Amino acid sequence: MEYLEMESYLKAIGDHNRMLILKYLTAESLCICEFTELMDMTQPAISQHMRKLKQAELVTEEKRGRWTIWSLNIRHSLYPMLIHLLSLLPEPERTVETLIAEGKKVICE
Amino acid sequence: MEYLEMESYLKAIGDHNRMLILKYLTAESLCICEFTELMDMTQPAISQHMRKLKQAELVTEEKRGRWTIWSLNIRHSLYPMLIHLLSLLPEPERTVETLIAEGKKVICE
DNA sequence: TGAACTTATAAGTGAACACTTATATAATGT
DNA sequence: ACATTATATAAGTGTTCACTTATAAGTTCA
Repeated sequence: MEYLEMESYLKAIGDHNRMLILKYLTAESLCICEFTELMDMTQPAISQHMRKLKQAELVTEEKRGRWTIWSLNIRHSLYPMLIHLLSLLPEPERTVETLIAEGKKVICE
Repeated sequence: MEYLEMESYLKAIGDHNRMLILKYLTAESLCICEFTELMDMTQPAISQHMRKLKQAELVTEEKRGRWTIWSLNIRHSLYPMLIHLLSLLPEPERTVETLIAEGKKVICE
């Protein structure tokens, strides 16, 4: 891997909000509107973070109806390292279970 | 490890010139003036990169006479991951052997 | 068709970044 | 003391970054 490619990769991960997004994605795939509920961020902010993560090939997207469902790109060569790195971070306060309890979990179909 | 701490760490690594500095340091400790010979960067630029790396506790410094000798901080909890990450990067074109051949290797004593 | 909903994009803003040149600080050797 | 050497810091600059608000684009369903 070249230096500039590694730089792009590390810069994509190296933001606390994107790390939190990635942490959520280790548990399950989610859509933008769920992130906005989980993370106290505006929808455009989330969208722009997803674009960054996508450009670095850290995540993949799947359009389903009006939703875009985001997943970790398990095919990336540095995926195992990413998982290890994320395992060192604490679980977020708001979880997908919180969403379910509040009736805000979206079934995208 | 907290999210903001991980962010500082990744941001410190996430620059191609600092990755090159770290790559050099995996082989041996070096002083600023050697980096300026190896890397086609000005001395203040190198100094400022070292300060960043030091703040993130990726490197340690040892003053010896007029030189400051920099080393990887092998005590950092993420040191093994750093080594793995750097192992994925190609060896630099200019090496310490090049310096020796040119008579520019400094013996700091 | 049109309203509601989800997401993406555009434009603007203040802060951080990676450099530059100039200068200060500190140790060495004559 | 003075010149040389090695490094650190200061100030300035153009670029990138992470947001904001506003709006556009696309889907669903009445």
